[in-house]
Amino acid sequence: MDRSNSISGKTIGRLSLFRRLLTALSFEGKTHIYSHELANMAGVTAAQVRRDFMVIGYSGSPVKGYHITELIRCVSRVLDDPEGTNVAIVGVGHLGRAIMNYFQGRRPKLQIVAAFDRDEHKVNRVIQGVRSHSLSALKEVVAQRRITVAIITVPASSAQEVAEQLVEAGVRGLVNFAPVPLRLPDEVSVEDMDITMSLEKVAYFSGISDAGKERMEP
Amino acid sequence: MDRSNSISGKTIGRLSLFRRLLTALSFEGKTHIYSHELANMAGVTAAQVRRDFMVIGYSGSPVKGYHITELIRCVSRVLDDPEGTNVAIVGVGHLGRAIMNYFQGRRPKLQIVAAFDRDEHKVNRVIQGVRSHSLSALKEVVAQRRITVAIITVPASSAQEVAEQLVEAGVRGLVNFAPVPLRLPDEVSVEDMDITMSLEKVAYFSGISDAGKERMEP
DNA sequence: CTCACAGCGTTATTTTTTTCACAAGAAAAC
DNA sequence: GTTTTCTTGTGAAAAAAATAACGCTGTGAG
Ligand SMILES: NC(=O)c1ccc[n+]([C@@H]2O[C@H](COP(=O)([O-])OP(=O)(O)OC[C@H]3O[C@@H](n4cnc5c(N)ncnc54)[C@H](O)[C@@H]3O)[C@@H](O)[C@H]2O)c1
Ligand SMILES: NC(=O)c1ccc[n+]([C@@H]2O[C@H](COP(=O)([O-])OP(=O)(O)OC[C@H]3O[C@@H](n4cnc5c(N)ncnc54)[C@H](O)[C@@H]3O)[C@@H](O)[C@H]2O)c1
Repeated sequence: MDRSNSISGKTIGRLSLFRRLLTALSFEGKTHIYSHELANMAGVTAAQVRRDFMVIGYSGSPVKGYHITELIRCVSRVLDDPEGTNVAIVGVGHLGRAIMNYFQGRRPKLQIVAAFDRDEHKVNRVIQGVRSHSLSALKEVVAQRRITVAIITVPASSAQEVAEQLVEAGVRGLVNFAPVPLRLPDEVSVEDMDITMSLEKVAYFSGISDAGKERMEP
Repeated sequence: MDRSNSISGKTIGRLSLFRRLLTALSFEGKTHIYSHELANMAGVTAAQVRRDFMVIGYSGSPVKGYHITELIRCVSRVLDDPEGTNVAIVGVGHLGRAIMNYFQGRRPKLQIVAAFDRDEHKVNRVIQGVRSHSLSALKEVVAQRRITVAIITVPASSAQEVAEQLVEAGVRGLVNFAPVPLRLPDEVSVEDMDITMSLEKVAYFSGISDAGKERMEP
């Protein structure tokens, strides 16, 4: 089971989503769910749901469907490091603070435990329960707090440099909000959150959907 | 050429990235580039770069490579609506303001022209040059400013409702920051920016990276 | 001049991801 | 007791995406 190797990124992403939906259902008192119900909620097909659960080795009952709390436990065994994962955030600007504000306490096994900024005015403060440090303390704090994942919210011009420092300090995964592709060793996994790209994508697809149509009412 | 239909979302996303990289190169005075150089910068393969440009019908020269400014123009002809695309943002909270602050003036053809919030304290103000309106004005303003794309930065509990109002008002594309999947008509294109999911993905892969091999983004 | 290169465009191949389709099993209906 | 009707799990098929392969074409070294 924890002999879990080679699950695709796509599947991991969906499992994360499924777990969130299942947790909400569990709160509402629901105990079982069918693949097509969950599929409908998540916006995917039922076959995909069944396949994803097959990948992690969870079986439901053809008569009752999936047992929600068991399923959550099973997904969590795949997604979560049992020790928990400590996360750092670098760049305590507008976006960095918004993320800290949003994220804290959301996932019990995934906690932001340190923030870093180059600006001396922003260090040695506690924001959302997270202490901010000077960049010069990065290596030490990352090691001390056993930080393995980091969120980058510095300006694009500093992102590569910051990423390298983080990797050098031992970080193995990054969520990058700066609009630049990071060049890092293959064993570091990076997820880019590029709002300009996303906007251009939806602008493109929203534009071609009414290729022949004209404008509606002014 | 403008008979451009059926370009995959993956390709559109890369084109957006390529354009950004090319624009930066152009500023530095570079005039030509080879596929493998751009590939290297973008973190993809050279074959992919050539393929993407083939899809949009741009040809380079085997001797000089691609002509950067021509290429930018060609990509822009695909990505940009010549009239420009007007964007709204709904939810003027921490994240909404961070995005306005970041995005304004970044893409000439893609402009945030209105903000909306339910909180009366946040309406009728001008933030980053963008006027914020009451939600009740949504339909009217969307029509008046010909807004076709919107960014959703309201709490998860309101996201579905807000999305429906936007679609009802005529919006065709959404970038959704709320951590809930939106259920909307197929012709509306939605891009989700889910930081919890991204963090769980990199946490997962950073955890198994020592054990086995796994590639993240295909 | 000739030849070896280097890089493009495109076709072919491989790999990855999604969807289809159906056996099997159990409740419910009759 | 039999049939009907739901599921799940999963092999097979299809679709989508990425990669490799190769012919073509100027270039520049010798
Ligand atoms: N993907 C998105 O949705 C999105 C949205 C907004 C902004 N962004 C990006 O996020 C980044 C931050 O945006 P913001 O609006 O918070 O900017 P900001 O200017 O408010 O904050 C940047 C912070 O980084 C700090 N910083 C600068 N250089 C640093 C370094 N080398 N090391 C450590 N800290 C450093 C600054 O002191 C500042 O506190 C930018 O790259 C921006 O492009 C992305
Ligand atoms: N993807 C990410 O990286 C990320 C990061 C942080 C937050 N988020 C999400 O973004 C959303 C906003 O986060 P935030 O930190 O800015 O929260 P916030 O509370 O600071 O802001 C929310 C804003 O939405 C307004 N609002 C509430 N209900 C509304 C409605 N029905 N119509 C219009 N406006 C309404 C509120 O008045 C407030 O101004 C949340 O859903 C959060 O989950 C996503």
